[in-house]
Amino acid sequence: MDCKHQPGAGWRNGHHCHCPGTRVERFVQPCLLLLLHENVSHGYELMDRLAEFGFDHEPIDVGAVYRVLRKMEEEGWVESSWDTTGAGPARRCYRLTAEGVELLHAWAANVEHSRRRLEHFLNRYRQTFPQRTS
Amino acid sequence: MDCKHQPGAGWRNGHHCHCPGTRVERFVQPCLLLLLHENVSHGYELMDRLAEFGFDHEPIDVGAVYRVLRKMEEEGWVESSWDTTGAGPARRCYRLTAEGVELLHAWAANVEHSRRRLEHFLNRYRQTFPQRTS
DNA sequence: GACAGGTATATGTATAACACATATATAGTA
DNA sequence: TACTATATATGTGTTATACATATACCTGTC
Repeated sequence: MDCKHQPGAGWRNGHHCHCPGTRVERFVQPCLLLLLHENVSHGYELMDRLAEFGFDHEPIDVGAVYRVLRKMEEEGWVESSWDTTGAGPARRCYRLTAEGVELLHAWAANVEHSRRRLEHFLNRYRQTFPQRTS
Repeated sequence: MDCKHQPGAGWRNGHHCHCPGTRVERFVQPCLLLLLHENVSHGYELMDRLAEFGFDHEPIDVGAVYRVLRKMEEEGWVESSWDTTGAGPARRCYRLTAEGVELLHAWAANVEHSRRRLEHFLNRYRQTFPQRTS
């Protein structure tokens, strides 16, 4: 690898960097659902809180977060209202719906399945390359 | 959830099913790299072997496997040659290059990172919903 | 009062990944 | 002959992603 990019850097956009992406794609969605279950919140704040889920070393796509939130509202998984209290621009505050909670549970089962799959890969990889086991 | 689909079933194609997909997208690529490190093989056989990585319950996209293999050859991570021995149609046999092995190592680090992220999500989810912990 | 910087939401766009369908060919077997 | 398994490949519409840009509000400061 002749590339010092953080994993996930834009290798698909003609940068000729072939580092594999780190994204468990659409993983931002279950994270948002879980965060919103914990607290009513708005996009800008959620972006900070997403860092706790391991999005800290790859810069978050701001646009994606807002789009995912709007999409989830379209689907009825969250609801929003404007919060004009406090300083600064108005915040679109999201809260989870009952359907959103159901989706969160479905996601959890799903993430568990994915986790097992990654673990299987890693076990097999380490068996093949024991010297690389950290 | 009013949907009995296996996770990963085509919810994006107008089926109006909102089950989250299971795909750790592009995960098929590191699996192919690892499989090819273990054995020289061809697409049709690799599809069977992918089942060992947890692609068994979601039907594999045949086209995707062949396309990923060709793409990887373009990039120089694998090389192929026709195998006309044995019965049946000719098989395009792939083997890993040195660069492919390097990519595999990069992927492994990456998958480990993803696994940690999923684990963090699950820990946090289980903390919130202890009664759902299996 | 102008202006910089932090907060906050939103859209534009090109490319890549994806799901699903379809096409083609070889060879064994019922 | 028809059917099935093996094997590779392409077509196509939709979604996801990365990165850029636009807009607006508010506070502090020069």
